Amino acid sequence: MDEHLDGVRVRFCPSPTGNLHVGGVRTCLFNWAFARHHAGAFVFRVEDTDMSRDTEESYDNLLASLRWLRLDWDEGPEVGGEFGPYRQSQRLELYADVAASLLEARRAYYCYCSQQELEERRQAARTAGRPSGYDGHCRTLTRGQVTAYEQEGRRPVLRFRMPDRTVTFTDLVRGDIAFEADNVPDYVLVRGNGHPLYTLTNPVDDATMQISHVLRGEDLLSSTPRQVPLHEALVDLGLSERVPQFGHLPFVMGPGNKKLSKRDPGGGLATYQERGFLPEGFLNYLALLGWSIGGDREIFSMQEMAEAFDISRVNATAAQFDLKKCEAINAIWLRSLAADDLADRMVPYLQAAGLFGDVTPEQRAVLLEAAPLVQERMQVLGEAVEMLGFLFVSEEAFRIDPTDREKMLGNEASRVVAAAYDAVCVLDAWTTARIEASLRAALVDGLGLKPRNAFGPVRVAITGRRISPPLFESMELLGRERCLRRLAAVAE
RNA sequence: GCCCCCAUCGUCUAGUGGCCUAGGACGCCGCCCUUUCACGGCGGUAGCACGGGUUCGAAUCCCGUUGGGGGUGCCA
Repeated sequence: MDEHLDGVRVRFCPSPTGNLHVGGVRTCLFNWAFARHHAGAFVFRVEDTDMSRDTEESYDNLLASLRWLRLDWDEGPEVGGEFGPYRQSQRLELYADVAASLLEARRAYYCYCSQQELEERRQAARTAGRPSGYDGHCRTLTRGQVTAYEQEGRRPVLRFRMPDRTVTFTDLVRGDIAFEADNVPDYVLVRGNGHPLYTLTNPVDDATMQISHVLRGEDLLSSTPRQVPLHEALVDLGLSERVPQFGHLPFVMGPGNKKLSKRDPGGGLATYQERGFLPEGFLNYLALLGWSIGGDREIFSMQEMAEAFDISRVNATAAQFDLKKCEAINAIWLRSLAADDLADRMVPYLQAAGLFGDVTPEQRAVLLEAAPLVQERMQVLGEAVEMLGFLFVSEEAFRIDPTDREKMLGNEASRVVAAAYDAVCVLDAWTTARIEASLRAALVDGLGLKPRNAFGPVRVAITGRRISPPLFESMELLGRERCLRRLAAVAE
């Protein structure tokens, strides 16, 4: 059921480590769609408290990625907002204050157990068939015990004191979920060195930023019974108004049904950008992983998605990323582009391949003509390089693909190309129609060749490849002089 | 070990007790179109994990089994 909700505030809160992974993009998309659907706020927060792994480069990359995807945020880096700052590294004082309040209110306590002691007791619990979480050893320490530990030089961690009751919550995609107290141990909020952990910073920010709905990956499902009581404690302390609702989105799996990690090939967003996926197409595909717009429809814009998005219709089942289908969806979007738009979008890929630098008016004119010829032959923009390279490469650098030369340009073929040369060199108008007419007359009618045998060698001579845009149009675009030169190079 | 989540064609999904001899898409296979490759058109392949219930009736509800995934950190 799609309810109407007021005051929706959701967030996307990645940590800046390496390039954004596709699961993260999907999470971001669903949060964005949920916010837009309910006319709420989409908050972008950066969780950069892991100083050993976070980099400024990753941070810049993160912002660039969301901009490229056109998933716009209402609050966050570069746009501000009344609950900022939106980088956790700039909120350390807040976490220290909250930690102190929790300690004072006895909702958290110092734990002096060493890592080795913890490990030993964990193992013991395991072999005894009991849950292996923290055993509450330091929950009730006497003054003397504390003093003794301090004198040993132990630096305590701060642990949250879990209530002794079953924690329940209603997951927006999975329904009612319950965890018994024994299975949800007291957990660490602040390290021995004083650094706050995700376990503290994430709920504190959600609370202080007044987040209403937390939509995140299902890997966080088992940490939710820890966070709900913390949120309740924050409410009790007057630091928060309410406990947010939670919804856990299914994983995006890689090939072989293994969780897609950002280090897997195809796990990061960057490779899709580099290959030339359109943001529209990529997001459209991702939207299909765990959600459907209804009916038999698969192609829709992000605006349409936002209008239709209903969190209760999100699947609980993990979905496998299928590159083939992602490409197919992207191809549909590619074909829907206007010619000038497509031409503009191909430019960076042609530039990256070194085919040209700044686009000259002549190059742009050619590109504009060429765009419709390749539009239905590409799945990703990167393919423009192979498809159109022959138009922009210099005659000095022009090469025929060795395999294609061998297959298509034997002795017989040289004579065919020679005949083609003779046929077109006398043309007074260099147009697609005239080129086609003269070649058909000379090769098909004249030499009695089947069209595929007639035009194949010519195609390879002109474009350098067996696979190319339509031949006659390509020849018109290439121009008489360059065509003749390439035909002559192959002809006997 | 303990806890949690999940289960419809190879893959993504539609399906919320009768409209299901289970629909669509991608992939794959055939045919048509055709100057290559594509696009497009037509047709085909293939699935409710298993076992018990509940019900007049179950892909749909309940329980169990099996299988998959995740968590169990002074990572996030």
